[in-house]
Amino acid sequence: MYVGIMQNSGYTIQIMAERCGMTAHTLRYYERVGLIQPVGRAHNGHRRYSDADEAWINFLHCMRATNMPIREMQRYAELRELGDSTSEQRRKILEDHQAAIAEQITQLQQAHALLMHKIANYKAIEQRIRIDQPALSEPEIDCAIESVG
Amino acid sequence: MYVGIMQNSGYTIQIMAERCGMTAHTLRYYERVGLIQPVGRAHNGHRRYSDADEAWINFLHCMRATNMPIREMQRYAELRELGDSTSEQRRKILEDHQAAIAEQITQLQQAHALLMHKIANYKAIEQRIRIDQPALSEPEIDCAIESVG
DNA sequence: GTACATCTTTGAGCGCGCTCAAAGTCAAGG
DNA sequence: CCTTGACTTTGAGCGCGCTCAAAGATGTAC
Repeated sequence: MYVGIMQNSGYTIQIMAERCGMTAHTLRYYERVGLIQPVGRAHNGHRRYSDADEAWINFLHCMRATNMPIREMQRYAELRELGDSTSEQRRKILEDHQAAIAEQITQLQQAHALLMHKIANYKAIEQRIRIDQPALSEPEIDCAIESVG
Repeated sequence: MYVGIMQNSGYTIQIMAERCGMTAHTLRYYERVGLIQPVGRAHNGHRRYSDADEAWINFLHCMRATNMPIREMQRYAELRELGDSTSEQRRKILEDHQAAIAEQITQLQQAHALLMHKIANYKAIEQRIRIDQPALSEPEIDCAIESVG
């Protein structure tokens, strides 16, 4: 039996899922694993999400979308429950993740540049085929990052 | 019994794994699922990787590192085996992946900016704690991407 | 000769992050 | 009253990408 706050106002789980770009399944899962604190309920036991919940869920979504592991998000969520005294630990988590993001961006940018080259190479090959000189086509260049950077 | 080319020169699987920043397990797995064509063997049946293999493996590594699914890499590898006539299809795959990379970069950059704000906010909270005015501390801001712009 | 390292194969197992199935509750509509 | 639909819970299942275990072959060192 649920003994928390009863509130018939707020977003339903479906609405919340749509607003945050995730599924109701995922919202329940996040609550189960402690990423979201037990949320308010309507008189019939159905979840009702507040705007504060939405802000937090959007934050979670943003962290997941940038490949923060669930475990680390759990750690962060736990610290958050403990209040301001955990500020430094939480900040460290965010700083670490920010660094991880920076690395990811670097990787992606290198790959993006590599693809520019390969795509240009394909266009050249197609052009050669188009003017009917297949005998002149070179072997494909499978250049890796280091041959680009 | 293997009946391919016997070559005692080339890189061993361990060396290749180190050079490409992956494990020998993964190299065998990639060969099993068709991402890598059957590679040369020494007289004792051990794999021997060539420089051309290395270039291709580095490319695979780069695509995986930027979240191209194995399935799509398989599709690309198959087309590659079919020669120049598949150039356009392969180019499309690369262009699609390049677009996916661009989207990822955007997401990551937004998250990076969001973390800048949140980290600054944490520093402010810590500063307030340090000068012993905990009563003035505001509730944490869990601002999401949209509140960052 | 015999240990040891390094490789081989095949199939199974695992960690992650959902995703779904089953069975049940409740409120509204016809 | 009965159906419909949106929700609830719990536990199981799944897709992905490895990762490993087991059993065996081979080459080198002592």
